[in-house]
Amino acid sequence: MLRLFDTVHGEIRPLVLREPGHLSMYVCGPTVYDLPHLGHGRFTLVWDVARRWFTFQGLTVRFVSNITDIDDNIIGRATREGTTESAVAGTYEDEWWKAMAAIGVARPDDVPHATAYVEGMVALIAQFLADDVAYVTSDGLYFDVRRVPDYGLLAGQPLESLRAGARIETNDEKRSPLDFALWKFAKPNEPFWPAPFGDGRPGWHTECVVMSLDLLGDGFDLHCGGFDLKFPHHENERAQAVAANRPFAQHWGHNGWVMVGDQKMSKSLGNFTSLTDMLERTDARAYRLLVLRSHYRSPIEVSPTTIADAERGLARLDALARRFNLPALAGSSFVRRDEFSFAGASQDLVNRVADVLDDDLNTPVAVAELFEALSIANALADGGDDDAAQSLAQTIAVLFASLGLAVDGAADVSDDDTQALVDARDEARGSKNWAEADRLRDVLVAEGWIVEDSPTGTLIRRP
RNA sequence: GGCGGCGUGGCCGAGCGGUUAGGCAGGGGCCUGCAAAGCCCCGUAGUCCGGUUCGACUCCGGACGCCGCCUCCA
Repeated sequence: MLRLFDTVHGEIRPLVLREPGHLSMYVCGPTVYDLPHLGHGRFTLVWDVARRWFTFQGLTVRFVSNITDIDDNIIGRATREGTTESAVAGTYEDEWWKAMAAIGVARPDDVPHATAYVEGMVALIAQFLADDVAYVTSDGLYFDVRRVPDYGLLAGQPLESLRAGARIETNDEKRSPLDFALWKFAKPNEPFWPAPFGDGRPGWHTECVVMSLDLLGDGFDLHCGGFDLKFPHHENERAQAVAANRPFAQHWGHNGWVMVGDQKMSKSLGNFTSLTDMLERTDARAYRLLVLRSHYRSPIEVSPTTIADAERGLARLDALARRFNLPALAGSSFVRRDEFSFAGASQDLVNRVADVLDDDLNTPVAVAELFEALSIANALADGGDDDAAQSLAQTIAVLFASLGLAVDGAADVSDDDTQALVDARDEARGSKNWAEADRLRDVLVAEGWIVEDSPTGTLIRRP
């Protein structure tokens, strides 16, 4: 039984599926107007891990995540750069998928684009207008939040107290400060779509409700995103579904953010590191391991120190993979529990890991279990119990793969000259010519290799 | 102002009312021709003040500090 924290109820609850064995989940995706930053990396990793784990446990998961390809920021960038909105969106969507591939985040089953759903949004807004849930102002159409009696459910507070805290309102045409734009009328030279109530473009909150319901249907299972989307974005999606009389997400999941020092990383604070930059100097798997080592609802500290820490841990996993010749299992495809058979200590490990992951995706405890098992596997091999060690090591690789982390025991390729040095060193060692063997090792080290002795001779790899 | 979260050892980061989290870094040892990798052992905790309890890092209350949402934001 899978359990997951649900924001509406504020507690961990069973994930009740609309259709047993099938999980429908929607994750709010990026607005493509700039390079993805570490915060995007975190939310995509968190929900990729969830998707993979649910799949491992036997569920058929339909994973939908959108691309917002029309928005004020995109228009702003296109104007500044003298190009078109679709060019900006195209450029940064490409960057997005490149970064996703690099961190091993699997492609969603469906990737709806906002611009492909405008017709559906127009229809919904027209219905709101007819029902007097929407109203027209000089710059667009707004949603009247007072028409939704339980507005504020996801925020955990009623409309009145939200309103009390609302900051200075610049638009006094709005009926309530919390009313949000459904549709923005096009200003000169802005892109627009035709609509009976005036040409323009959709507001951000409307696209996700239309796309999620269109692809996943009424009452889909799980809707996810960063904590900062809880309110107002997710609340506004939900409010529209309520107003449209459509059952919406049954379970809401929100992940914690990336901290820089003691501040949230965000675009508006300007304190972000782009994912693209980080990947240039880090093994992407280290970021996944870093994410796995804290709970998905907690903030994580991403700094050169914490990344280096994760890289060292990763090196131990790779050393295990080398020692036991483990296959790299994770990648674009998923692993499933029923593809493997486990016994003895391996079965116990799977059970322990499954217990904690099934309970609100407790990845830090799962990782702790796996590192403990890693020591045991090495100790078994040191003691000559090769079969037990191999089985346990294999299971560790499978379980990490179930979370999308590929252990990598592959030797780094070297050229013929390097191989000649390796061969010469083995020869020198064979004849106990230690001085020559050490000299050759120094040469290899000077060329940037890590040199290790093994029963089969000299092994070299890159740091 | 409203709502929510957090404060753990040098750093990161969990669980748990009493029994080892885990990782990284550090110290000692084993293995190794020497290293590396690996294994074993070790230390340093729970912001502060009260309360409940036989016993609290873990529950309750308070204080202090920090963060976030209420505005675009993953």
